[in-house]
Amino acid sequence: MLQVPFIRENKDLVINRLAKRNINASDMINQVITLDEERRSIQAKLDNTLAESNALSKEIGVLYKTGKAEEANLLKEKTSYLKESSKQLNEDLSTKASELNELLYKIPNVPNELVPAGNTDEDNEEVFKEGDVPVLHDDALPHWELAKKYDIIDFELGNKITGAGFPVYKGKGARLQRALIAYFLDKNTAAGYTEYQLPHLVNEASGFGTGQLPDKEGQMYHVTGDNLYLIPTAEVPGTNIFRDTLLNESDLPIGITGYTPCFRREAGSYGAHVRGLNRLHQFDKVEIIRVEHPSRSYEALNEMVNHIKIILNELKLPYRILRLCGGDLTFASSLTYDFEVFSTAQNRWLEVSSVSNFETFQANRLKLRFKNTIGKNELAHTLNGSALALPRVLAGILENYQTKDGIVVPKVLQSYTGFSIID
RNA sequence: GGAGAAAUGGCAGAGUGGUCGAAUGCGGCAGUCUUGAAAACUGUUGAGGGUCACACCUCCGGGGGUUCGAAUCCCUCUUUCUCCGCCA
Repeated sequence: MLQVPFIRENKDLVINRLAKRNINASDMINQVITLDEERRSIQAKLDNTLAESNALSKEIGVLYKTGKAEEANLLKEKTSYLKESSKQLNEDLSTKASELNELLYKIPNVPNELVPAGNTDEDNEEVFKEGDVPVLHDDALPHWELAKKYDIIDFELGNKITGAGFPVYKGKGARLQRALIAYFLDKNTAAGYTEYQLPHLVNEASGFGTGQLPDKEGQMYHVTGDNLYLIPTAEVPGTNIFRDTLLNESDLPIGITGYTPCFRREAGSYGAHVRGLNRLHQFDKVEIIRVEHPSRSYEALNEMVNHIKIILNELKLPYRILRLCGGDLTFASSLTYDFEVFSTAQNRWLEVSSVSNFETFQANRLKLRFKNTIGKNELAHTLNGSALALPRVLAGILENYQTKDGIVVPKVLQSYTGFSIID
């Protein structure tokens, strides 16, 4: 969520930038400022009332000690009125505070100046493109056909065991999947990220900390018996490591990486664009997360982008990088780059990574701060990105590396798979 | 799952109704001494809000209650430890 003092001091900028998301925020922003003023004035009244009653209580204590019980009883009567009014003020305060918060939860992050205005993915800006699209033989197949032909992913079996969107990887398919995970983790740790194994279920407070709750509750699987949620991404447990944390400036930057399965309910649409591995209820992902000093978070974002470039270059997959427009930007992000791999047999681009700078938007909710050099607590910047999401990388490999003799395993993965062709 | 104990500042650990935001020790910081360091000694040292700065308010695991007044009493939740049971 946005910081109220920032809104107060940069009202026009906030409204203008939010317009890039096609949001007319001026009413909301004005209301935030009004509610905050009201909240602070109630707070001041409450403080005064409490100060008065604290002073009286102290006096009563002294009177009792010196044996002046009658005078004490006289003062006690006075306090009942103070009690009444502080109770009332307290209620007013929490009403006002929750009104303000509810409004703040509805306001998305302020887009960075680089973010192009726009509504749909048509308006995303292609900023980079690399790799040659392979020329495939005439009988080239989409990955779901390849999966069946080589018996490496069984979608029907997943239907039987669980339901649609829970594929079963087997044999060389399973091994290739494991190879990718190991390869990604190795690349990430070599780049300085610390490897974590994180819980796959999180509590309400964590869901709230990264913003999945309260609004996007329906996107997560909810284990009602224990009131826990299956993670939709490692971002949730990974970023919540830092919930309610006060760091030293010297602790920054922090970089972590982790592999987790990801669970998404994503109320189902069906059709060719979600076939096979394109969209699943359970999939694997290796995530990178960074906590940065505000002064260098955009430098960090570029480092993350370059890191993912290197991985895709090594895998020799054709890809492009998009700078997301305001309409496509996720709620919490200020600036996002999407990586898309070209899937030759489907003749379309598949999103394999999304790298974002959230600036202080997440940190504010998380209460993730650091003590700066002049001893003041300051919100840190958080960033995260996929490095990388497995299924669509796998789809890209299967489709782009298919030959008449089988699917060739990308060179960098061969030491991990132990085989060089799937046939 | 059953029985019991506990949760206090960076850490350890006192505090069972009234100047307690909290003794003491360790650690941290500053100083004295020293060529320098160590040791010793002296001082200082929680967080958030608020203010130009003070004042003032809040915080002793979370939430609620009793009381003029709660770290301290009551209820409830969570977590940790010990014992028993079960178990990869």
